[in-house]
Amino acid sequence: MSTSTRKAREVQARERLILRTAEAMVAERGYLGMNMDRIAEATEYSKGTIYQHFANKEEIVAALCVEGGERRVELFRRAASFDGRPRERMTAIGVSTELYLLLHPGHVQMEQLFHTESIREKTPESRLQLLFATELGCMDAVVGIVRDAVTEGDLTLPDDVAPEDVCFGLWSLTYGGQSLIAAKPHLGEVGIAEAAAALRRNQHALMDGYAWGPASHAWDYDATRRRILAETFPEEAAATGLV
Amino acid sequence: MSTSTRKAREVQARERLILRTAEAMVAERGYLGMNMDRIAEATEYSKGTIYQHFANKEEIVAALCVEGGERRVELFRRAASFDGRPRERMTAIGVSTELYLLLHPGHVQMEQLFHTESIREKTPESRLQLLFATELGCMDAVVGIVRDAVTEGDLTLPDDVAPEDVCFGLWSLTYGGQSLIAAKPHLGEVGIAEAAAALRRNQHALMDGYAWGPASHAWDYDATRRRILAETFPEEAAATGLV
Amino acid sequence: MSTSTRKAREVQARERLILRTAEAMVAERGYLGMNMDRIAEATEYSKGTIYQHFANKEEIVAALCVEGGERRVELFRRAASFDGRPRERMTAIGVSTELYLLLHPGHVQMEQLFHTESIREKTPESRLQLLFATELGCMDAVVGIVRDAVTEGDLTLPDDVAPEDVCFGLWSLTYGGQSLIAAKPHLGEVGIAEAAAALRRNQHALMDGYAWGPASHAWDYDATRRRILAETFPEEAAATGLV
Amino acid sequence: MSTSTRKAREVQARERLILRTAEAMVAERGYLGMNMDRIAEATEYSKGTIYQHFANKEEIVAALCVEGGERRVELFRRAASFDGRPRERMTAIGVSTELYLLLHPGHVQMEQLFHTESIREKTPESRLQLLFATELGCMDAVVGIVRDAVTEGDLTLPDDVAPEDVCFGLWSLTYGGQSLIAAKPHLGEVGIAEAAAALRRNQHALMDGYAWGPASHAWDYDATRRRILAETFPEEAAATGLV
DNA sequence: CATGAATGAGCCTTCATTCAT
DNA sequence: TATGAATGAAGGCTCATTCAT
Repeated sequence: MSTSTRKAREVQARERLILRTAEAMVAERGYLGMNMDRIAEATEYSKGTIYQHFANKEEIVAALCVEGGERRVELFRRAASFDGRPRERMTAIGVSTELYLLLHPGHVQMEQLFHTESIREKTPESRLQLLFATELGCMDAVVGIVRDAVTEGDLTLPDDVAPEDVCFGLWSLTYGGQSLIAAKPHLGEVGIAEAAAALRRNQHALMDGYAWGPASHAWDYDATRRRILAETFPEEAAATGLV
Repeated sequence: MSTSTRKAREVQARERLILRTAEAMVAERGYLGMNMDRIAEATEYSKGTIYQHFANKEEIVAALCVEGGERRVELFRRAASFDGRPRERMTAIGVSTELYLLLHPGHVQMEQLFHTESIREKTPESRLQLLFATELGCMDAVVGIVRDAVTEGDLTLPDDVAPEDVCFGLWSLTYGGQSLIAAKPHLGEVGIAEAAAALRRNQHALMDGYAWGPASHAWDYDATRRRILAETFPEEAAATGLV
Repeated sequence: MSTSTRKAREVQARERLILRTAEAMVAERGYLGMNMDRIAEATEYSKGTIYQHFANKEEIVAALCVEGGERRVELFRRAASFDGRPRERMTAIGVSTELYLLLHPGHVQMEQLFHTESIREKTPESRLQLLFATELGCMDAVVGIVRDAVTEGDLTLPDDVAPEDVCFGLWSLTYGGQSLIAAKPHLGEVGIAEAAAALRRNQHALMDGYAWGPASHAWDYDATRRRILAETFPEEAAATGLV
Repeated sequence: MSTSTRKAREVQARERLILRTAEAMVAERGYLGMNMDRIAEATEYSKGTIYQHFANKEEIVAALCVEGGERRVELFRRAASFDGRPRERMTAIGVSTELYLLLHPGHVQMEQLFHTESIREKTPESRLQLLFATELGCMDAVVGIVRDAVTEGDLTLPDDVAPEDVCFGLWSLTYGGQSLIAAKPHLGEVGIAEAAAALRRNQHALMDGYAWGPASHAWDYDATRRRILAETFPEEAAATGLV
């Protein structure tokens, strides 16, 4: 039995190695730059072995997405459990997305890939379910915070605005901001000097726009942010140098 | 000379045809689905002729991005010249992005492609400059509106917030929202029913967050939107069915 | 010793299982559709074990041919021992080929494969001998009947016609007819409605052509056929639904 | 225009070269031994060029079958037009099949391949139609002869025997006989010394069996055969050494 | 200038066979 | 003796690019 567990561990380790290698390749040279031959060479396994773990190229991308999704859900859950007022917890979600991007650059790219190219078609339903589940998990965490804010009286939404719509706004803003930062290295030249900081400010502006209290001028969210990093994500903060 | 101008016109026309064809291919079948053979066949020109216009496949993508950028700048300029208060003009910018997406679906995809794949490396500096110029053009139009808002007293920015940062927020929100709508067909299943409307509300929430007057509860921006469509983009509105 | 016999029995059983599995695969998906992985999976033995029984893929095909040959010899011998006049016994041979085809579809295919592909080269001489022996066995059974017909005065062959030539005729006719039926599903569209019945009639026409008595118009060979099925191949007839 | 005809000729020539090469490969090393790389190498064209003529491997087999079918129809038509009594003309059909086998060994193999492997599935309907048309052409020629025999009073068929059934008999006998000769090089060791001659005798025995006059003992069909070779197939006879 | 046949590197994938455990 | 992961050669096919006509 110890044999089988050791083997299982080896299998897992190899799978991780393959995924890490593939991820790096996509990040560096794009989807077309990631190919099975190169993965085989880089991992020092044979092509056949790679195929024993992943039935085809698309499966690798899908696995990468699922894996990333799971990591993100985990971060989101921890963020949502931050000890503080709802808006502080939502701030923690923002911090977690920042950390996620720093810890796993290239994963956003993977997700885009998954939609852009016709990879989806080749992915078995089961994996698509997994993927959807992670998305749902993230959404649940975030919507929960908005609902808590409403319950606790920090936020009053107009009749025609659902909690999900607020989430969608923050999601759009964050996803868009991070994408732009990744895609346009010349943001500085267009006048956007500190894009990451600007993104944070915009997140708060959006919450202010919904009159989600306490408003940013009435609360020290920088202090909150420091607390989040220290209390909820100490390791990640250290690893990424976000302190 | 009249000969050479006719020829020049023909060249331009052909170039446009090639680009339109390529664009449609990427939109329908992804980057891998666009190939020189198919373009040649669809345009009814020979492959050699295609190569006389574009040195390689990447050039086509780059040209498509530039062209799309130019079209967008034009829309932005018209939006910015809308006759109304700055926030109304910014609303017009939002409308123009909506129209742009409807008129040129697939262009967002092209832009992502340009970054995702290692196309950039093969693109000559001159074309990169053109591309950058269009982005700058958009930015200028938008920043101009923010500045006007400040000048006219509708908006007061804190010391640590530059007009560009506000633009970045709206840009992020819009780009992110549109990307999510395109990429996640199952937004409805996650609770986001009317994504496009939600995006517009979020844009206004963000401006409200910056206390950009008149606030959304103090002004009928739906009416503004109708005016924009009717006065500034009548043709585009008709073409896209946005009324 | 009882141990070793049990083991020998197990080995045989496993070998049979492997062959049955392989046979079904070839019948269903062609030679390329039969591969070692699939056999291993279907038999629930490991690939290594398969290789312990058969040195390579070609050996399996060869073994399948030998095995099929042996089954056929057995059927032929039983047919030849049918209680009746020589031409009736030859009719029994015809019935046995019909039954064989129904009981082991795909074996004809195997034999063709054995010749078509360069499998022969990889087959050891010993197995080729076995294969040849089964063919000889069939031939012996059939030639014996022709000789008996001559001896009993039912058949008089010209000087330049050997009993083997008559056998060759019937063999060709039957093999050809069965191959055509298997290969051309559209025989009906060419005007050949009841191919199997037509084949039987042609076999009798050929024997009539050699003036092998009793002629078909002078004997009820349909009754003979029914007797053969009932007396000599009751089980096979039941299994194939030939009644 | 002369350019285009020259080009067309070149294309045809190349196509023929590819088909000839492929045919030889299948004949020598089986279907699996014929592969696109090897064809490219043998023809001294690049793989891409081969694919410009044939969309895939299966297309080559299909083309080979069609081509062979057309050649056969032509031979059959000429045979059917032999100047003589119907049974002599049918003898000419037999001669044509002999010549065909000698002129195009390996084509029978191709046809078997076409059925054995799942090549059919990949063949476009249009080519299947062509193939079917050639078969129909052969059938028409042969059935026509049988009908003429009936009309001219040389042959009287029982009510339950259609002309097509007689054709099926001769087809089976010939196809089967030729297949056996090709597949079993050791027929001699089984007692069948002169297989080709035996096949001819069996064909006549079959016709005798149907009482198709003049019977073989009442007519010198060897002389007929010589006439056929000399009058109808002089070139083919010379080329194959059949005299 | 236009053409489109020719090229061939490169990609994804399969599978017979081996061999350490 | 059984296992099945690992191997890697080989195969079918695509497509950007070139160049003779």
